[in-house]
Amino acid sequence: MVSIEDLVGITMLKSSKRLTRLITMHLKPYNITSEQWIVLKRVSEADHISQKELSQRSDKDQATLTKILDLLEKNGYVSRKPNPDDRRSFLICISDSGKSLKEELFPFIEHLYSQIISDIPEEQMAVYQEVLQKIQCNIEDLKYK
Amino acid sequence: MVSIEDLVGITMLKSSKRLTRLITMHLKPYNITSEQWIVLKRVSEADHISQKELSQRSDKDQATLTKILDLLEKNGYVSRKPNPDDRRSFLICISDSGKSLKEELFPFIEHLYSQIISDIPEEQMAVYQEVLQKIQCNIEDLKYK
DNA sequence: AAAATATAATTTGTATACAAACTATATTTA
DNA sequence: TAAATATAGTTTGTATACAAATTATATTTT
Repeated sequence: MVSIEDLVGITMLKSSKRLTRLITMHLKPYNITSEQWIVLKRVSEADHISQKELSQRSDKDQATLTKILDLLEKNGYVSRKPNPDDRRSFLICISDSGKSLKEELFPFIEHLYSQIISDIPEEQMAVYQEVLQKIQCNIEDLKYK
Repeated sequence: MVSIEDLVGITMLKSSKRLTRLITMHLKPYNITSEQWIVLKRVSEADHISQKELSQRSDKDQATLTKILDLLEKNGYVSRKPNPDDRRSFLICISDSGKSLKEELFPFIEHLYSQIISDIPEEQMAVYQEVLQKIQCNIEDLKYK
């Protein structure tokens, strides 16, 4: 008797773990982790973005984002600038080397992903995404019970 | 222009994060995390199991499993017994309180999961699972390139 | 205007994941 | 049989996620 948890949940958790590990592995030569990459990408999409906004767009909580930005800043890919409109806030800016890295990695990651989904029919991908959205909605509803 | 990464990867990562968070939140009254629960469940399915086997069945690396078992053992749910056939190895055993907790939580978690997938047609769930399997296979193939 | 409340970012603490290193032990090779 | 190699589990170190607490600042309420 296989539980719903095993059928639905564990499969997803396993896949996302493997995905993260694979991306991180391929990013290793660039000395950046998959999570840092996501953040860098989001900064490149919206330069001079507040950390609050960035944490939403990258789906990371403020505490975690602070640590990731620390590392990206240490490596010279981003910088924090005081927000002139709000002294509690910083604006995160991408550096030239950050831009270069993003330009280099974007096609690389996209190609990797195209391989990850190769041989999967588009209709199936559409269903998969629809199911994930429904799961997320249901999770959202269950959060307040 | 939405990237494949955003369409395929980020959606999955988001969902699995929310899933883990939801399960952990609902398990909080029981003073056990979602990851510890998975391990407890696996021990209950195969009492006297080696850590090596357990790490495979729970999809956790040895180092992480050691820490989780430390916590479960501290809370009295499992115990380590030397393996008579191999002095490098322990057999993980479930305690009576571990069994009780598993019996209590199993239906609770199943019910939660049934809510998480409520309103999703079975055919869609089947496609979703098929896609996840394909993704995992593709990831496996890409691991060695 | 002052007080109360909310908020941005950071810090602290716990848990988890992963990689590398380690030690005792088992297995394989020569 | 001895040496070489592999392995079970643990430890150490880095990164990430999350919750709670904190401080300076902004916003809302009185």
